[in-house]
Amino acid sequence: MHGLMDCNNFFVSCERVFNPALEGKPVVVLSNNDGCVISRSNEAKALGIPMGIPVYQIRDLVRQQNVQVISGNHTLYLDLSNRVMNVLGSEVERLAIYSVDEAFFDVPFDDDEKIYGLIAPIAKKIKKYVGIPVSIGAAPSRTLAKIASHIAKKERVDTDNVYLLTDMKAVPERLKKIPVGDVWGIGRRLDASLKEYGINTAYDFTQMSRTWVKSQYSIVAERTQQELLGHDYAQITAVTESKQTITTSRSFGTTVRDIRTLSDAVVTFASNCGKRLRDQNSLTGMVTVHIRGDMHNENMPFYTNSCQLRLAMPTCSTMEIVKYALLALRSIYREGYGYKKAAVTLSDITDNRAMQLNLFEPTDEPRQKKLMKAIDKINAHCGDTAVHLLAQGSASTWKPHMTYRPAKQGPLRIYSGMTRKEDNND
DNA sequence: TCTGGGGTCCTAGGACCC
DNA sequence: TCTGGGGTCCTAGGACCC
Repeated sequence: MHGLMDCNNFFVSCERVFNPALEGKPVVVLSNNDGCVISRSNEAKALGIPMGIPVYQIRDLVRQQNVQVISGNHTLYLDLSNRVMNVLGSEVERLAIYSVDEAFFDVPFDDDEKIYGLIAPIAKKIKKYVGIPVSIGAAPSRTLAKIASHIAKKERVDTDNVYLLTDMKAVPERLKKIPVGDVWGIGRRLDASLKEYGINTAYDFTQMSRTWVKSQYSIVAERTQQELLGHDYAQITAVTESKQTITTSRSFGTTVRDIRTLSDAVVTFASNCGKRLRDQNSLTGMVTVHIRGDMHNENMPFYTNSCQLRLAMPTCSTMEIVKYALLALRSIYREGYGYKKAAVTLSDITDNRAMQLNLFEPTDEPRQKKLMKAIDKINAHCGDTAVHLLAQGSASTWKPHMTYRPAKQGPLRIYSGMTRKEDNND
């Protein structure tokens, strides 16, 4: 059996951990640059605020209903995510972190009572120790476990936030109530196509012939269908510890025109990528830089381009990465256009240890590695940009808007085994 | 004024090889 | 006039996820 833990309204819940006054109120958290709504409290959902809506489109509603609007703080969310995963990881086997607020794990029983005995205390424990409310589902496949946790979130809020979808005789009745587009793995396109065939619910989908699904759509759709029928398709893949691509991209707070400011942003993004590359102990063989104008401004000519460069040698040195990123940027930058976004992506990522066997290449790698290690260490202690490349100047006009951060944003307090209410007495 | 960021997997098609 | 068949590898782009 598979278990799935899912944090409820995760970013909003994080904000509430540090500001309990937000409890019971409609709250939304915004994406970078204060663009879109990316997390909503139940109260905000009840007001009809959809996921992903640009915030300016709900300005009236925000004012009328006194919706609390907060600029996202992803460092904070990652920290709380780690704490949630630590608690969960101490209770279950084979934890597979799927996203910042979700994780699958092994449930080594078939018996409902035993399963319940395992997972119900976990939800309580996470709430108690970290302050984040979570929902947990269990089922024979991951796709069904997702549905189970979804039911837990919607229907069990005031009880225990846990739901089991283990009895395959009872599953079809459940699936009849679930729109096919809500199933994990069925996106907008597939949903629209299925509806044309009169397939509206998850149950309808399970009734189609397997070969038809595969030939009409794909092997992915077929797998999803089989998972809904209770067949477990979770690959026994070892949990991939390292990313295969690493991207840093941001929309700018203002329109950027000059290459100096653009370079500043690209150096910052490349440095960020380099840090994350070293954190997972990898090397990159390919650097891509992407720049784009403003799609939404009809008064300005639109230009977008990208350039991918293969490195002479795989590296984890920020200086090497920056060097190639700037080369790439210069090759695609065009004067006379306005830019709203840039991105740096590292790909062709390999394990650092494989590289160290290559003794015969004349390279500066060992020295650069030591330097990077030292810089990372200093930055870990003194703040992320205590030591940075000079090219990453002080030109900050590209930096995104962050209008809705609470004024008081002190350093993270360390919680160790206390409940949230006690913590927030100060 | 104003529309996020970071991933994975699959597939089709081209280059190349024998 | 006419131009194989089968395979691998790589890449770009689409669909999907949170």
